[in-house]
Amino acid sequence: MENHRTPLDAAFHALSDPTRRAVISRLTKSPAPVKELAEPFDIGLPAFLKHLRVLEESGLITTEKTGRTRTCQVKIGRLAEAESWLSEQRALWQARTDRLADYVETQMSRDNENDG
Amino acid sequence: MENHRTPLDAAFHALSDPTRRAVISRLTKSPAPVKELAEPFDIGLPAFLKHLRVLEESGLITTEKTGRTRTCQVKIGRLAEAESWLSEQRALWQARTDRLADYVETQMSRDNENDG
DNA sequence: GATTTTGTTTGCCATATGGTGAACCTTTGT
DNA sequence: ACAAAGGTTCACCATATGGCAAACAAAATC
Repeated sequence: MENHRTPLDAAFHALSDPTRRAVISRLTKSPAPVKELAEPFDIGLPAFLKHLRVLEESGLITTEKTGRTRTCQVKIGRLAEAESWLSEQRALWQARTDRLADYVETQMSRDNENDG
Repeated sequence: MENHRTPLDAAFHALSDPTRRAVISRLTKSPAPVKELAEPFDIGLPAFLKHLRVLEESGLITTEKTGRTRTCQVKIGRLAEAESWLSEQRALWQARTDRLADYVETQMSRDNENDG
């Protein structure tokens, strides 16, 4: 498997697959065993387990085996980190956009003064 | 290249690479030409252009060529979509966690009544 | 104790990813 | 006209990804 350098790399990579996003979506509602999670998807268990491992290694879920069933649940921290990164980027973009709007407005005022 | 089914697939995939996230981070501050964007990274231009194309095809940036230089800028919509998905998931998780806390609290009240 | 259920491991495969160097094309500067 | 700057395309390579089928384990059920 790929050597994902940072947690964000791994998290975004994990989220880039629709099957894995669907699993996360399902798990936000309640923890669930592997079989139930795999049921909606038209792939074999081995392939599905790979997805689960990607999710677990990315820190987006935790799993625990009791008896013969493995129960999975969302680990919200990693999800929040990804969200934070995005919101930070949007904030930076917004700040610049606002400054730009200010500048344009200032220029328009000056134009009006020069008109008068 | 991979056939990314949905915009979210493409966006998260694009964000899973540190080079590409760094480019986004840089571009939130202001638009920039390819050469300037590529400068901090220790890879060849061809490799860097591949990253840019991934970003552009994911809808996270737009690029426009004027003369011999290509200028890139963030397209905030796609970033916001990814953020929304994450925030939605966190909200669902939170809702369940709150219900759970309520339930536990209710049970504790009942226990106290039975004690009295 | 035999059978089902629920995972797990192992090989295997086709395709995608992320990098390289070399050649090439426009546009801009001298 | 020529050279340099800024991208772009091409052929190529190693590794990762996402899937499969088959064999295997361990727990729960009959």
